[in-house]
Amino acid sequence: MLEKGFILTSNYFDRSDGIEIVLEGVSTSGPFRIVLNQEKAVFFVEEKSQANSNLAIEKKSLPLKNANGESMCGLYFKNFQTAQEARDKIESEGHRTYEADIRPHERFLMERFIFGCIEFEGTYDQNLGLRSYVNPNIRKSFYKASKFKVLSFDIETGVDGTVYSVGLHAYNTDGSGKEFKNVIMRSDEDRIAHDNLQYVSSEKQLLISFLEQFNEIDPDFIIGWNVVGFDLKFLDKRYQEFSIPFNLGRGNKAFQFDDRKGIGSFARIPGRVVIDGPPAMRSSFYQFENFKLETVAQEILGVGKDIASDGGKVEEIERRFREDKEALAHYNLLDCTLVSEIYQKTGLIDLFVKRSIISGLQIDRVGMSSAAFDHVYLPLFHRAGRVAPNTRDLNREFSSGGGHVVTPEAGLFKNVIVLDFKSLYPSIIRTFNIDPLSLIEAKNDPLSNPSGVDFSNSKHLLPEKIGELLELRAKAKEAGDKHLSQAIKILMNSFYGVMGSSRCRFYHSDLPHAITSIGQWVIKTSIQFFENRDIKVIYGDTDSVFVELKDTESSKVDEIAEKLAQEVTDYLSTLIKTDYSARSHLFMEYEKSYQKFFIPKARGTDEGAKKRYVGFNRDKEGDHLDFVGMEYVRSDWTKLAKNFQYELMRKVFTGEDYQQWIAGFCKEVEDGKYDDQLVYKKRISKKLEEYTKNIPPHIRAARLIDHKGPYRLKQVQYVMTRQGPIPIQNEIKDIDYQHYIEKQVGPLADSILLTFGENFDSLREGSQLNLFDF
DNA sequence: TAGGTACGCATTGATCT
DNA sequence: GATCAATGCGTAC
Repeated sequence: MLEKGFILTSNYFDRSDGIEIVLEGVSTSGPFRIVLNQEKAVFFVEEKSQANSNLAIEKKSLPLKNANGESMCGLYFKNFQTAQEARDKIESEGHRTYEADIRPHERFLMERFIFGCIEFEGTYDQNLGLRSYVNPNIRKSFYKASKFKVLSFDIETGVDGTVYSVGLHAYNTDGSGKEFKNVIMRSDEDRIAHDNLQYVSSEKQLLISFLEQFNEIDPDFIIGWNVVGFDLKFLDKRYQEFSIPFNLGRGNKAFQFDDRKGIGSFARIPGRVVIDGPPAMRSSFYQFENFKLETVAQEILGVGKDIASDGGKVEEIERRFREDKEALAHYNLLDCTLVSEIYQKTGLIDLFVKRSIISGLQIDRVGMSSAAFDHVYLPLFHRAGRVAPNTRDLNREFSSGGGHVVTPEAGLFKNVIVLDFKSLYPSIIRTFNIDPLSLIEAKNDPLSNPSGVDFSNSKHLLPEKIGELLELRAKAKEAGDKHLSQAIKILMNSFYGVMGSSRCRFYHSDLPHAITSIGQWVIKTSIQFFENRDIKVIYGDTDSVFVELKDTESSKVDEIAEKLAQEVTDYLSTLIKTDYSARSHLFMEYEKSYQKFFIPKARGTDEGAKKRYVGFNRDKEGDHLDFVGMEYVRSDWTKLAKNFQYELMRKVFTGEDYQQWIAGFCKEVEDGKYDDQLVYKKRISKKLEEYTKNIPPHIRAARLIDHKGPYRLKQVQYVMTRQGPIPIQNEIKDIDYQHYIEKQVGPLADSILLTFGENFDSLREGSQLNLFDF
C-alpha cells in the first residue's frame, strides 16, 4: 500500500556491511521507520589529479565539471568513515576533493528532491511496536502533514536533587481526539488519585510511570520550557542513578543528550522532535522582555503562572510538596498547559513543519541557512553538470558593501509616505540572474547589470527557484496559510546572506557584491527619480524611500503614494529593459504614511541620525507613535528613559507644553517616584574574565553577582548607585539620581530639544529659577 | 547546532595638554 | 581636563 508521510528525523550509521540511512516520521498510517542499506558514500575529485582511490569501492568518470570546467570523477565508498579517511589522504597528497562534507542521509534526500514529505511502498515488520520498512520504494511527495501528537511536559524538583513530580499534557495538533492531562506525584503516605493527579510511592516508581505514559502517548513532538537544558538533562541523570534505560526514542531507541559547554544542550530522540520554547520562539523572531514562561504566557495568552519565578519559588515548591501536594500538582500541570497553549496560539509547530517542507531540512535544523541553500541548490547544480567545493576549502578574501543609507536632515516633517521595494534582494537576483552557476557561465552569454559583474543570460538556477517560491507563496496567501507564506519568505531572504557567507560552499565575493551594489543603484535611482520631479525625499535605508508630500496633498495621501510607487516601478522597468535588456522584477510598494514624522540629530552633529525616527498618526482610535531605532525600542535603556522619550515625543507631536513637564519629571526622579524604573539590562557576550580591554558598567555589575551553575551568565540587570553599578540580586541603596538625570533623561531630552534650538540644561535652570519665585 | 552589512551611542582608557 | 580611538551592545534593513 502506498503511504504518504512526513520525516521527523533522519540519520545515517556506518555499519560493518555498509551505510544505513534511517528515516523516521509519521505517515497516513501512523509512525514509521525506514531503513535503507543500499547507499554508498560519495565525493568527487578532478579527473586529471589521478587521486589515490585505494579506499574506494568504485571510481567513475562523470559528466560533471568543477567551476573551472575541469572534468570530475566520483569515488564511491562503503561507508562515510572510509570516505573521510580517503579524503584526508587525497588532500594530504595535494589534490582537491569536492562535496566530501555532505553526509549520506542528507545527500540521499536532496538528490531525490525530498523536502520533508515522502511516499513509499513496501512490506514492514512490527519492531518493538514501530512499523519498520527495509528498502521500500521511496519518492518525494507533497503530503501536507498537519496531524501530530504533541507532549508538553515539565518536572518539579526538590532541593535534594530528586524529582518531586512530573506533569504531562498531550494533544493532537489538529484538535482531534481527547487531550491527556496528568501529574505523577511522589508521596510517602497513601493517597488516593483523582482529577489528573496520580500518586506513586517513590522516585523510582515515578520515573517508571513517566516512561510508561510517555510511550503510551507516543508523541511526535516534545515541547516544554527549557525542556532540553533542564527537564531532559535532569531526568537523564535520575534515570542513570536508578539504572533505568531512558529510552524515549521510537521503537525503544535511546535518547542522546549532547551538552556542549558554552553553546547549549541538544536532545536527539529517534523518531521524535524536541522543540524547546525559548530558542524556538527566538528563532521565529518573537521578542519579549525576557523568555521566562510567565512573561511569554502573559504576552501571548494574557495569563500568568501561579508561582512567580522570582522570589521564593524554590521555597514555595518545597512548602507545597510538604504541605499541599495538590497545589504543587496544579502548578506543575499549569506550566505544561501554558506551554501547550503558547504553541497552539502561535502555531509554532506548524511554522516549523512548513519551514522543514520549504527548506528540506529536518525540523530541528531549519534555522541553518547554509544547509538549506545546499539542499535547495546543490541538486540543481549537479543537474546543470557542476560539482561544488567542500565548505572548508573556501576562504573569504574580503567582505562586500551593504545597503545604501541616506543621511537625513533632522527635524519635524508632515505628510510623510514610506515606499519600499518588495523583497529587494530576491527581486534583484531574479532580475539579473545572480547565482553561482550564472557567475561561472557568464563568459558565454553575459548579461550586464549596474554592479559591473556579469552573469549568464541563459544558465541560472536561483532566479527560477525564486519564481517558483513566489508562486507558491501567492497560493499560500490565497489559501490563508500564513506559516507556509512566512516559511517561504524566510528562505528567500536567506539566499543573499548565505551566498555572502564563508560557511557557504557556493560563496564568491562577486555574488553579494553584485546584489548589494545593484541594490544601491536601485535605491539611488529611485531617489533621483523623485528629486527630478521636485518631490522631497527625506530619508531612505537599503530598500525604502521616505517622501514628504506638500501640504496641499494631505487629503489624498494614499492615492498619491500608490501612484508614485507605480511610477517608480514602471520607470525602473523601462530603464532596465533599455539599458540592460533584462526584465525587471522590482516592485516598489506603498508601505504606510505618517501625518507627522520626526528625525533627531545625530549626537554632537547637525546632521540627522540614520536609522532613528518616530512617526505619528492620529485617528479615531487615538494617537499612534512608531519608534524606530530610538532608545524607546532598545532593550538596554531603562524604563524611565523609555517612558520619558515616549511622553516627550507625544507632547512634541500633539503640541502640548513640555518645558515645565521636563523640569517636573526630573524633580520626580530625584524624589524617588520612579525607583521601579531604574534597572539597566544588558547581555553578556563573553565570559566575564574575557573582558580585559576595558570593563563596561554591566560587566562591573555582573562581577558582583554570586553566580553558580553550569552555564555562564548571559544577561545582567543592574542599578546605578553612588557606589557604581550594582546587580539587582544585591541590595540596592544610595541610588544615583544625578546619574539617571544626566545619562538617561538628559541625553534623550537633548536629542529632541536640540532639533528645536532648545536644550535640557537651560530648560532645567530656567525652571529652577522659576521655582525660587514662589 | 556559523545568513549579510550599516549604524548610533555610551563608555573606557590611553594620550595629549 | 579635553580628546579620541577602541570596545561593546543593540538595532535597521
